[in-house]
Amino acid sequence: MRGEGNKGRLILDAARRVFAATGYYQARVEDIAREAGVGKGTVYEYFTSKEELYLEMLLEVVNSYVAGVRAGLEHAGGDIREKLFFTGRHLCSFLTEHGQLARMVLQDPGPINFKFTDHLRTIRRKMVEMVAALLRDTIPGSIPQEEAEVAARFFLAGLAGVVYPENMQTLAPQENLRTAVDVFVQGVSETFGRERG
Amino acid sequence: MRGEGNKGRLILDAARRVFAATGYYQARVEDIAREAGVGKGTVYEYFTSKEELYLEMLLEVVNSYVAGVRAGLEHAGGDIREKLFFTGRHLCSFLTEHGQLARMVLQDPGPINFKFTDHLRTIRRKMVEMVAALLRDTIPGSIPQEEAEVAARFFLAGLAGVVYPENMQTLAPQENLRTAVDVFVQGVSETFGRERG
Amino acid sequence: MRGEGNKGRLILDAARRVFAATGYYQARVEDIAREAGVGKGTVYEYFTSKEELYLEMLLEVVNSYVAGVRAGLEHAGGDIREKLFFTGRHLCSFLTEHGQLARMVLQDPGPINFKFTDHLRTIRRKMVEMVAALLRDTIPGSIPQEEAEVAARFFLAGLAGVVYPENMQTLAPQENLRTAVDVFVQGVSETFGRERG
Amino acid sequence: MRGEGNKGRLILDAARRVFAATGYYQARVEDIAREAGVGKGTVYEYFTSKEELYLEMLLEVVNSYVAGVRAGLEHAGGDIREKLFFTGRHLCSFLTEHGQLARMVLQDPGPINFKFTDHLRTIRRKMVEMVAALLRDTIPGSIPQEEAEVAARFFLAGLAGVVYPENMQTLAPQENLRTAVDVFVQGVSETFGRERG
DNA sequence: TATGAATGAGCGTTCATTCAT
DNA sequence: AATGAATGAACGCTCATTCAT
Repeated sequence: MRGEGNKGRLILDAARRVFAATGYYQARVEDIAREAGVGKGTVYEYFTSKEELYLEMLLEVVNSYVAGVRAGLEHAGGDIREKLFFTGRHLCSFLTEHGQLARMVLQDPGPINFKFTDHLRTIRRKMVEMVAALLRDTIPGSIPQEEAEVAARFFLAGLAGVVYPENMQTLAPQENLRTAVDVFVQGVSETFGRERG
Repeated sequence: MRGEGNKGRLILDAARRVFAATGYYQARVEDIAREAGVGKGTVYEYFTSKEELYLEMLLEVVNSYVAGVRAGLEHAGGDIREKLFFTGRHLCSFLTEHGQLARMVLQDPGPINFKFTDHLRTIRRKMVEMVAALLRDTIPGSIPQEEAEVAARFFLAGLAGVVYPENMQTLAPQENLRTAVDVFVQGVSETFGRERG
Repeated sequence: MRGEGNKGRLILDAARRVFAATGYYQARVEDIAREAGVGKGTVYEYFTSKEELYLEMLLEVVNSYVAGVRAGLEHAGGDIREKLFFTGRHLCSFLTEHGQLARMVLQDPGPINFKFTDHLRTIRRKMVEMVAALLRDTIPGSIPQEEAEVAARFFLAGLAGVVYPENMQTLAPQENLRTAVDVFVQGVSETFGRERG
Repeated sequence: MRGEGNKGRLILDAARRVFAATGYYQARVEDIAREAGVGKGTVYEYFTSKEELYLEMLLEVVNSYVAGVRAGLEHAGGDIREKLFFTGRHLCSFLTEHGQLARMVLQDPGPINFKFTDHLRTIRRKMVEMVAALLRDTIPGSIPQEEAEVAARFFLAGLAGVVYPENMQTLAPQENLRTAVDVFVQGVSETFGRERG
């Protein structure tokens, strides 16, 4: 993005909505421009290409995701259950808000985003480490680093399955989250909190 | 697909490889034809459109996924750990083999596949029910149906996070799987196997 | 056409129906083959190309048209009115039967048929001459050759306007024909049958 | 057509020339664009499809035809011969200018133009009525409406046969026209101007 | 001889990008 | 800076023609 003017902001927001609604290839630059209320050419004043616009937009989304997870994990005064629950809460609203885009962030972004893959990998790894650290710091007993990371991956990916919008019809998402967090924390505690057989 | 002749098979296989490598929109019909070793027009002798080819290919992939999960869950003579472990093994090789496509199956297929969404939803639900039934039948204590399903979702989605190829550099995938299954089974047992606080 | 076997006949007939129904470009060789009850490749055993098939078919149609007009004009025992009336009757059924094709014959065949244009021109000229001869032989008074030909052209083209299927809703075509022939014969008689002012 | 800007005009004119020269199916959109001196994509800025472009172009041609016929029939101060003569003059230059297209207008447009058929039918009917009215208003004696229309059809179609460019080598077109109009007017006068036998 | 599976040239259309205003 | 008219590369699909059987 060239400047941080008002127009650039409008375009990024419009891009997020349009890309989220239809995916990268279905979205036309003209649609985004119209959604932003600017001319088609203006998009190219702020971004060098459709791809760059997409990547910049995705970066913002990813950053907001990371910030949310971090906020959840650092949720002041909570025990581990509370922290993980808040993390899930964030994930839930993130999925609700960003739909299609969220999938790209949580999983691989697909081949569209080769240039983004490394960054996403880094992001995911950082979050895994955060959760792993939480587990090792909080759960009684000593959890090997690698196994803590496996558990963290399991948790973060599992959360997405639980809070997926399509799954939230029978139970309130809160209830789903409580259950998942309980199972996970219990499981980690039991598995690593005592001598393992 | 028109017939089950040799060419149709070649084209489907080529389509799987090309779509997996580049995604739906990037894949050109001509690429698929070349990969299959046939002419461009031949593709249209067997499939009415690029979209139909894609959907038909995806259906095969989904079916192989379901068959593998089912085989894992019914793994003869194993206890629940063993069954879930084998399920994870299948998932692991599935992800390794089908790359990009696997994501579409495991998560939402995105807007390309609107026509497929319902089928995928059904598939995922069926698998959740299978895992939930296994939990209720195997874990001592009584687990409410809805919570069993939440746990099942958590497990299936979590597995994918653990066995993702990109995550399999430090630990052997087998080890990752063992850990995740242990955590999960312990967690469910502890959470539902006794009075819940 | 290579031989005069049964298949060749079937294909020509099918070609006439299909071309008449949809026009040259819309007709697919496969449609014609199916209509003829033969394989697609067989068409190419009898005709070297779609275009050749079309031209041979059109030649047949043109010949039958010419034969009909000639038969009408030579209608034994009739006076000029009767002869022209029978000519019109033939034209009428020709238009009804061959629809789209008839237009190509009566008017220019268009650029599709460059190779045919000369032949069609010859055909039309021949018919003009036949009618012109009839006029000069039958109408009292002396009609200059060139003006007889103009009148003949006027008559042949005018007929088509009168017997066009779309125009045959109010009056029986017979009545239309009678009127047109009357007007024409009266006109020629009056114009050329006496001293012209 | 989107606007009435310069480019749209250029494209329509180019389309008329190219379609007239080669017919609908042979004409490539790229040819039309080149003929108009614009890029291929520009055509689609002004017309939604090749078909729409064709139809819009044809509409213009038809309108100019109708206007010319009307002008001829209303030719101030002329008697009926003069009016019909001027109508023929217009038809003649129309055929000369628009070649292949003219045929589509004068006769059925063929299956390409299904959507246009109704409009063309209406146009032709309107012109038949105009000529029929002229006959009934001008020729002494009472001509039944239906027979006046038949005569009008005969005249309009016959004219085309007379003024066809290919026929204009021996006699000056003017002469042809005079002859045809004379024959026709004499014919109608004699046939309807007195008691009919 | 007869067939239809296989082919690829050809074309209509889309849309990211450019550039004159 | 802002615009949108103009552009043409790219691609899905059709169908006349070929050829192995």
